[in-house]
Amino acid sequence: MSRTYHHGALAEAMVEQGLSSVRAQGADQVSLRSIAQALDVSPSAAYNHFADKDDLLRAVGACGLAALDERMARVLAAHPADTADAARARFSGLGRAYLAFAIDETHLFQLTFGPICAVKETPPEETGPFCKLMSALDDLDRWGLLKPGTRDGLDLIVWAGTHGMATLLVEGAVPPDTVDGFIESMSRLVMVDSTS
Amino acid sequence: MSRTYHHGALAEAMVEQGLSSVRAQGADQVSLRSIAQALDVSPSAAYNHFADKDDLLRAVGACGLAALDERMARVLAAHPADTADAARARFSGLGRAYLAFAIDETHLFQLTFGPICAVKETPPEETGPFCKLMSALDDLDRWGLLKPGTRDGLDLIVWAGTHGMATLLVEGAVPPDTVDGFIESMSRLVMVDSTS
DNA sequence: CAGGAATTGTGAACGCTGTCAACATAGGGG
DNA sequence: CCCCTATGTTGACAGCGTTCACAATTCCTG
Repeated sequence: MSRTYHHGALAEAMVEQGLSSVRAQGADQVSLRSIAQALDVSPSAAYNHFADKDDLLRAVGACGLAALDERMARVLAAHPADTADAARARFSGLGRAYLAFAIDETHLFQLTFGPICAVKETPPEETGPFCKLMSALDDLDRWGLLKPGTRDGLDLIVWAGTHGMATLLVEGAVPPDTVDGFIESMSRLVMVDSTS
Repeated sequence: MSRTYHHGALAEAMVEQGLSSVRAQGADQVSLRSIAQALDVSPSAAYNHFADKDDLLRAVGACGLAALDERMARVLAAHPADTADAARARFSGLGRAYLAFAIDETHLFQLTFGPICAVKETPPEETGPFCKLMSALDDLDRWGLLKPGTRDGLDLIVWAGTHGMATLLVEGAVPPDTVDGFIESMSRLVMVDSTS
C-alpha cells in the first residue's frame, strides 16, 4: 500500500499549505497539525524538514517578504527610470505597492513582520523592499527632485513612514481610503514643488 | 479553611500579573493557566471576569496603551507650550517618548499594537497618543514653525512615521542608536528652518 | 546487482493549553 | 433566617507542539 509513502516534496508542500492557511486565518490560528492533516501526512513528518513550528512559519513569512518584493519589482519594471516623471512614478508606485500588499495580504503581512520572523538577521540594506525604496530615492535625487540638503536621513523617514502606514492599515487604525492622501502628502513633503 | 476563598479583586490582579508576565516573556509565551497559578487561583476562575484569554490580554494591552500615553503626558507636563522653542521640544519629545516606549517595553508594545488588541474599535482621534501628537503639530502651526501649506496630511505622515519607526525598532530591523537621527530628520522635514 | 545507510514517513505517547459544566462557598438583601 | 448572586473549585475534554521508537523507501557503495 501507500504508493506515495514518500511525499517527495513535503517541505515545499507544507510551506504552500501554510501560506494559504495563514492567508485564510492568520498565523495565530494556524496549527502544525492542521497543515499536516491537509496534506494527508502525520504531524511528526514536519520535523524531518523543520526544526519546529516557528521554523515552518518563518519559511512562510519569507514567502510573504518575497511576494511583497515581487509587487515592488513589477512597479519598477513598469516605469523605466529614464525621465523625471518616471522617477516620481517609481517612488509613489513603490509606496502604493507596499501599502496595497498590507491591505490585501493582511495576515501574511502580520506574519512576515511579526515577532516570529525576526528580520534582525537580515540587515535592512539587503532586504529587497527597503533596498528598492532607497534606490527610488536615489533616482529622485539624481533628477534633482528632492528638496536640497534633505537626502541624508530620508531613507529612514520614508521607510518608517511607509512601513508605519502599512501597520496602521493592518491594525485597522486607519481605513484604506486614506492611502491616496498619505502618498500625496509624503510626495509633497519629500519632493520639490512639482508645479513649476 | 481558605480564609481568602474570595480573592476580592481577581480581575485587577490578573491584569497586573498578566502585565508583568507579558513584559518578561512576550504575549505569545504567556498562558492563562500560568497567570492563574501565580495568583494561587484555579484557571477557570478567570472566566468569571473575562470572556476568554484574548479578552484578558486585551485588558493588558490597554494598560500598555495607557503606559505609553502617560509617558507622553509627562513630556507635555515638562514643556509648557508658551514659547516657540517649547513647541519644538514638545514635538520632538513626544516622538522620543513614543520610541523610548517601543525600545524598553518591546513586548508590551507588540501586544498593544498586535492582532489581539485591534485598535479598530477606538477611532484614532480618541486614542491618547495620536491625539497628543496631533496637538503638538497644532502648536507648531500656531507658532508658524511648520512649512507653509503642509499642515494638511501631516497628521498621518507624523503618526505613521513615528509608529513605523517604533515597529522597526521592535522588530530589530533598526538599532536604537538610529533614533536621534530619525527625530532630527523628521523635525527638519516638518519644521521651517530653525537656523534663522 | 546486493546490501547497508541515510532519508523520510508512521503511530503512540507526553505534558501543556484554553475552555466548559457541575458543584461549593461566601456575603448581602428580602 | 434563607435564598440569590457573585465568585471560586474540581474534573473533564479536545486540541496543541513535540518526542521517541519504529517502518518504509530511496540512494550510494562495493
